[in-house]
Amino acid sequence: MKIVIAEKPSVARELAKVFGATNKKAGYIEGKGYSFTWAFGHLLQLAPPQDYGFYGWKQQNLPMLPTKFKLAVRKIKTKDGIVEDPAVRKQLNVIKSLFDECTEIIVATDAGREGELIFRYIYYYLKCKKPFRRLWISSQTDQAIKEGFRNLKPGSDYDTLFNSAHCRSESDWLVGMNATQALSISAGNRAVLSLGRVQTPTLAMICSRYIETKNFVPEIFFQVAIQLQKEESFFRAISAKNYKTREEAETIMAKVLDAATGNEKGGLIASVDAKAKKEPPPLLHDLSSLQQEANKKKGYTADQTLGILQNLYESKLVTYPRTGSRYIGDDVFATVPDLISKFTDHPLFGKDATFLLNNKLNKRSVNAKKVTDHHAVLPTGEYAGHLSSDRQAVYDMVVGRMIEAFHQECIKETTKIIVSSGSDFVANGTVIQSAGWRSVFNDNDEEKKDEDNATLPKVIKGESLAITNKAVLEKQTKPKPLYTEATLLKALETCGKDIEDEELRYAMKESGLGTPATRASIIETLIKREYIGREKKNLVPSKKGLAVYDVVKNKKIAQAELTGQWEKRLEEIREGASVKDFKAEITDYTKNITQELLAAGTGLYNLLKEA
DNA sequence: GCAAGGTC
Repeated sequence: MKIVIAEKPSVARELAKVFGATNKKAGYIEGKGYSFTWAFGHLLQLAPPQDYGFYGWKQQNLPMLPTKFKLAVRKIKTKDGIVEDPAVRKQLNVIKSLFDECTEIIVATDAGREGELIFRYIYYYLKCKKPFRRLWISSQTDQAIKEGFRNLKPGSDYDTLFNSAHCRSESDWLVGMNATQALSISAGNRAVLSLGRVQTPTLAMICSRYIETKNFVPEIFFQVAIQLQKEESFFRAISAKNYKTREEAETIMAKVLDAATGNEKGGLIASVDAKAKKEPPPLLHDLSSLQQEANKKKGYTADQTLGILQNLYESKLVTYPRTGSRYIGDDVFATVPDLISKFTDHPLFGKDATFLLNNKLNKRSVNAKKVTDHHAVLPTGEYAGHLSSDRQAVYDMVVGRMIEAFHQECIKETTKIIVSSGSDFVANGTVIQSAGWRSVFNDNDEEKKDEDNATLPKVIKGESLAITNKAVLEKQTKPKPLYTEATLLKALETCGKDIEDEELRYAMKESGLGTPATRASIIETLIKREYIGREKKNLVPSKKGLAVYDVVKNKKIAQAELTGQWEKRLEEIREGASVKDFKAEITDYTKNITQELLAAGTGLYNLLKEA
């Protein structure tokens, strides 16, 4: 008998289905000479400090550097404190007895670093010695699964991948546990002041933006606006320059040739520049883009959206939610027309779904190379029935985005008119000529509305128009807005782009800070620690958060670059580089940061005492 | 009491 172990039940079920295994047992499915079982993500975690004899939070324990890390069954919080998760223990027992019976293990955890770690931690914890081979697929279509099983890889091919995953895991423990205790102890052990490779740079981003915004001194500037008339329609043009003083602007306004100055038609059209602009449809959603949209449109937190989406996934209405890819492969694309056909009667999207069935689908979101562990979020096409309003809203975002993504380009005409009347004035206009994908939700770019005349009348270069009104506008420069969950998620994904070193930027390009599965919980952690709070949609640091930021802001642990450096080294390890060197560096760094923080928390001591 | 990672 062979055992196939997947990362989660849904994948094990899919694999069993393809094999025709149907005998459902407790914790696995049996049939055709195979048993298909599963984990629930990480079943095992690195044991906490007390398991190595580091009791209490004491300076003399620091730095805590276990010579050999231990694994412990995942814990949950109950009213009786933190206990082993009984469901996890039960599943481990199932896996153990299957491992004992089998002749071979087929590893079908997700095709990535953490998937490898999930399996290896189980394998080593159970002290299993059975041979294993690796299934490496990135979509769960029948075709991909069959192909994957024909091409099982030797388990040892992924030893270096495990090494890199193992280093990631232990390094996060070493830096996080030690830094957290060091800062908490030096601040008087009054509260948990957690620090970590991901949460601390995230806190730093929120704090530095907050401080920047608070210290922002707006600059006042002036513009001159004129209103022009072309036959029955009016439009507005704004001075091409901004002016520092009202006097300057008034001087410019005085030169405008309007009716009051005796000019019937004093606005000369100096140029008309019309361009067709093609806007491709947006990509399909990954978790992060969906969380951003749900935060913008409905005000849901990242955590709420993840919960709702998980719920839809468990109801088999959407595909796997914790994906970081916005693409699908050709195998999934082949199922899209059928999927779209399920929505031709949909009250919101039916018209566009029907349109798509009769037209060539846009393939912008189809790229097998950009599908990583999972593909983009799609509806499954199962009948949805009645959903609660929040589930309906998120489901509609998934369905609507699918319709958009395969739709045609939106074609706009943008027009820039320069009017000369004493000085130069500019009018911008945008007209949608063919809505394409924009017909799905029918909402337009929010950003530009302010400055743009939606439509401009047809004018020709050289003609003169009457100026019917003029005014000086007082404006001020605005600070960057505080982070909302939507903009923070975006920043976590792309913080690599702010990094100057090219190699580090490359190392972070694929990952950013945190992962799709963890970003919501990072925000929740910062809130739980009372480092930040929510004010309307904004994320605002507390006094405590700002004080912690002040202590760590110039240290490596507060920089996103730290993740970039690690990712670069972890990738080298995956390619075969020494694990020992990296571990030595991490140990050194742990010692340094621990010493620094033990000496740094005195200011925090007073702040926490007051509170 | 603590990290970051995965998932119900």
